[in-house]
Amino acid sequence: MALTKKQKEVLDFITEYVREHGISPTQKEIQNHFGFKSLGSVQDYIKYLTNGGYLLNDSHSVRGLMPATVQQHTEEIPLLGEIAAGIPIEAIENSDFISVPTHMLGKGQHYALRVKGESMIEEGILNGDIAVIKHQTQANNGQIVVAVIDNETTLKKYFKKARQIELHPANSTMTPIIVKDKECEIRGLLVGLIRTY
Amino acid sequence: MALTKKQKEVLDFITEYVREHGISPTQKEIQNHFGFKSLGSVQDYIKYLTNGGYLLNDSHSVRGLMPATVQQHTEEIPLLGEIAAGIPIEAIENSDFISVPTHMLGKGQHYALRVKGESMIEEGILNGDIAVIKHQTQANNGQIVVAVIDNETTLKKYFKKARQIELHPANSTMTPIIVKDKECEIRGLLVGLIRTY
DNA sequence: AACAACTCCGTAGTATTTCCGTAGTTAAAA
DNA sequence: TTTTAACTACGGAAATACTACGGAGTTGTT
Repeated sequence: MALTKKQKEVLDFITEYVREHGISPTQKEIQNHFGFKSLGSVQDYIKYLTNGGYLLNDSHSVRGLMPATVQQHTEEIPLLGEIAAGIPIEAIENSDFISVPTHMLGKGQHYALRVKGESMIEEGILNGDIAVIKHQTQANNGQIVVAVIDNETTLKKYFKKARQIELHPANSTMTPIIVKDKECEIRGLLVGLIRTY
Repeated sequence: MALTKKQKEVLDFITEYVREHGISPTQKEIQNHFGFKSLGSVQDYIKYLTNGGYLLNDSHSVRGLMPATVQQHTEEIPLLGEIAAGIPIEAIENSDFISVPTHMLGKGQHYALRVKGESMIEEGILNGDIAVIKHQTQANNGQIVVAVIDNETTLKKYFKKARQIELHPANSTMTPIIVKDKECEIRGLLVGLIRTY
């Protein structure tokens, strides 16, 4: 069942109101916003939207409207531990969760790691920052990845060359790590960063 | 079950009180805060909120109220525009919203700005990053602030000296801005950073 | 043209919310 | 134990908010 333009406007108004105020508008507020002379008009829209499943109406309760599609703007992902700490990711059991804005997340599995050390400082990634990682085992040149080498987890820029893989730190005092294909396992791709002061 | 405006105000008051003091307010404190002439009014609210599952009431115990914290892990704050773009913040009307993890936010009003330029690159703040700002007009030395100078909004490190205010960029190719007290207006303090790759 | 769906109005009726006051119970303090 | 502070339990009254329902104009479809 499709919505008409006006019906969508009403639904949007309610949704927006709820998002801003945390509670639904009264029918009278809807009436005033759209300039209706009668509450009946509002009732009709509520009836349509409710029947169509776009709106939930807790009958007889004041401010009892609720948009059925509560848009999720954030998502909880596991904070698996610290990176560049020499601990394989899987080893960490006590997983906290952290909420991140969904616009950071695409498809697939995501997790977070707290950055340890200064190795990516020239990319604006500081000690203590939280890195949001998308789980994947492949990467393109130049991307920042989570990689495991010799049982150590590390965050570096990835470059695949003809005979070797290079993991570049973004810190001029440090040198790239160069390994054979087999010795480097990619665990994920950096997709976001969260810092708190 | 939905909350009315007043019910939400009462719940918010209790929640805020608990967050500040660590213990719940007495019913009398609630009564005074809202100016009720009768404790019965407070009781009614407690009854509604408890029935709706918004509040836990350890019956017959003093200060026994507890918000059934539907823990908000994120909050929506307005994304007011770009910083260091020469546009006074207030001028921007079309305010988007962005959700940020609540652990970034303390008390007070917050908003977000998209960082433009490289002036804070050595602090790990890159072009395009979203800066989460707490609104305030004072700052301590060394803090990163949003300041307005000559109608330009900018993000810099703040240092107050005896006769002048210095705003330091974190970029060795740029020089500090030095102005008299009156010419610099602080608009907020950097409390968080969000980056998407 | 006939029909259905949508939009809007107005009135009357019902339910809920809000607030008050008084009396009683429980828990902590003196 | 006595006292005091804090919480609980009604009942009632006014204000506010919601529901029901009938009707009328408009638009689009068959």
